Amino acid sequence: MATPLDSDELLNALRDAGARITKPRKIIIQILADRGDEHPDAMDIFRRAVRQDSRISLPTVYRTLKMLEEHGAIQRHAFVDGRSRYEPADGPHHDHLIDMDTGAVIEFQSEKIERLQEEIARELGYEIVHHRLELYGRKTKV
Amino acid sequence: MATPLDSDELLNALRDAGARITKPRKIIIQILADRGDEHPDAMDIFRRAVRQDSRISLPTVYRTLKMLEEHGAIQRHAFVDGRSRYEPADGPHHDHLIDMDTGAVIEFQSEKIERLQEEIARELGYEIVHHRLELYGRKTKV
DNA sequence: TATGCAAATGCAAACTATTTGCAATAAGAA
DNA sequence: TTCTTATTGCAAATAGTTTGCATTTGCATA
Repeated sequence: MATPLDSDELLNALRDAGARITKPRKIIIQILADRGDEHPDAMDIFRRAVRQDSRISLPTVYRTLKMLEEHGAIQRHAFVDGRSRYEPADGPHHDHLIDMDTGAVIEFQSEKIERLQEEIARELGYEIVHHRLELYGRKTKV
Repeated sequence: MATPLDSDELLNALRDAGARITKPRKIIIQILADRGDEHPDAMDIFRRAVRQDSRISLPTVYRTLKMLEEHGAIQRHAFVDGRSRYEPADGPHHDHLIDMDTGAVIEFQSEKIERLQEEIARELGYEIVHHRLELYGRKTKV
């Protein structure tokens, strides 16, 4: 499971970058930390942020997300729908198994797969920065 | 690597869909079939198509790609750069390594990883229907 | 605690990738 | 060859994201 992330880690990422801790940034970070297992996109985050402070603007959301991403504090995913979705980058890496019938998302980890991936990348002359593995499957009949 | 695909398969996908085989479509399909190991985006395809017939328009490229995708003849990938990239959908399964600096996409295959994935799914009580593995990395310094 | 200045904000407008409306054109069945 | 309708090219629309700029605000310093 994704480890519960307290917003302090994200705030520290900003501080380490020499950035100011502003009110909009605090709100955005709180939203990222509070997310359940979802992968919100910029608009999701913006809508939630506006509920806490109606003055927050979408560009600020994007700017904050970009900053956090550049400092490795959150991760950006691209799905086929064209939007970018974000999730905190802390905790041990995990992958996803998606139940094609129910849509349930099961997180899992495999040290072996992680190692194999690094090996493959090394053979190709690369160093992995991050990866994404999604399995789509159905429950086996008993 | 993706098996060499003759354009007839793609043309048939259109015919099966009851679509007309027009000059622009022939050119676009030829480009898809001829691509090397690249994963061209719509603009790449458009630029090459224009070289063969300067009247071809970008919307036609998009419309043709969408049609081929809907009929499973090509596959659309979304990487973090925001653009969609396409490749013929035939051939053995392979995964992708994305060069974070250049955006280059390298295909690879690993029987071991495929097996590990199935094993993991089985342990979780699932059967894999398909999967997606993307490695994001940087060239290792020499 | 008050002050000053650079960093961050909000707004509007720009940009990029992709899609759509519509009149003109062309595929292909008859 | 003719006719019908799918497809095209153009221009304009849309969606997601980024940027320029004047104003505001965090926070280091006094």
